[in-house]
Amino acid sequence: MPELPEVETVRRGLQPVMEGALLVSVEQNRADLRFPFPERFAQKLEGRRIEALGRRAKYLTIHLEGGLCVISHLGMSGSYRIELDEGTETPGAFHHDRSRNVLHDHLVMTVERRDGGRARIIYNDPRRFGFMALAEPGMLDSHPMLKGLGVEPTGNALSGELLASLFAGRQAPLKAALLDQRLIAGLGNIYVCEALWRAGLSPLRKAATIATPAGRKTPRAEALAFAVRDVIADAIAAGGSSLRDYRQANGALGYFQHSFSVYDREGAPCPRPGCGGTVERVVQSGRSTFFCSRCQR
DNA sequence: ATCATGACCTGTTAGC
DNA sequence: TGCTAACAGGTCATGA
Repeated sequence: MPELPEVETVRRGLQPVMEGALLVSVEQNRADLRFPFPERFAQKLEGRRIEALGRRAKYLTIHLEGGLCVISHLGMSGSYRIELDEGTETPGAFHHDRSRNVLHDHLVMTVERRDGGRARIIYNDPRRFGFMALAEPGMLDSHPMLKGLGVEPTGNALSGELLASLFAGRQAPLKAALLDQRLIAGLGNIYVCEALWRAGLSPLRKAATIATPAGRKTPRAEALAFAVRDVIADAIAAGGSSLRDYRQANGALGYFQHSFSVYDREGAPCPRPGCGGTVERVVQSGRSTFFCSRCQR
């Protein structure tokens, strides 16, 4: 489900409720998601204060007092929601979101904030492709889930030069190279399709062809680096994309899906002014690619 | 090493 | 209306 912009939106939504709050109780409703929960996961969390919420690529990181860190990946269908204690009138009663299938509420964290208010942070994941792990103090960056990740596609780190050096010599299609989390970490199917359209590059082109043989930048590499950063920034600003059941932690819908140029728009006219092409769908490494073969070369 | 494919799991939707 | 097949935001293990 969520790519980097959605995870970042989740992080920002949870932050005001979780940061500085005490984990009063943690209820784990099954032994595993995609992988087993860590040993004594709930017990290790209970009684700890949450210092900060972070994000690395598509991973959410919950930093606890003492240095222990929860690593959470949302897979395809994972989501968090917040149920606030109504407080004074009906203590212990939580606002309930009926749009969710409670069957798939796999983890419920009850927190107490410094003002005394309580909230429940609920992780729901029908397909259970998500997972959670724990990193001991100081071991976050070297954790097996995070250590192999490539550069964040936000900010200036992702330059044309870097992209060219990463893709030089690669025979895989540009689409596959952009999805490779060891090179760039955080892009998924939607934003790769959108970035390639913005850059005017074909997803079918070999990755190596945006670099010189020596791995130096080309105008294509520059355009692609810009397009990736740009589409990610736009998507974060829009609160991510809401397809099917994705929502922000506060229940609001993201709205970047209204800005899709090609993703899930097979048969629609290419939105590039003057192009006149039609959005096509092809399958690459088992996944749908949407693009315009007229203006993406 | 690099690349493509199938597997993991449930829910929704398109098509007959 | 009801059934079935295809498809879905991701990653990992496998085999060529």
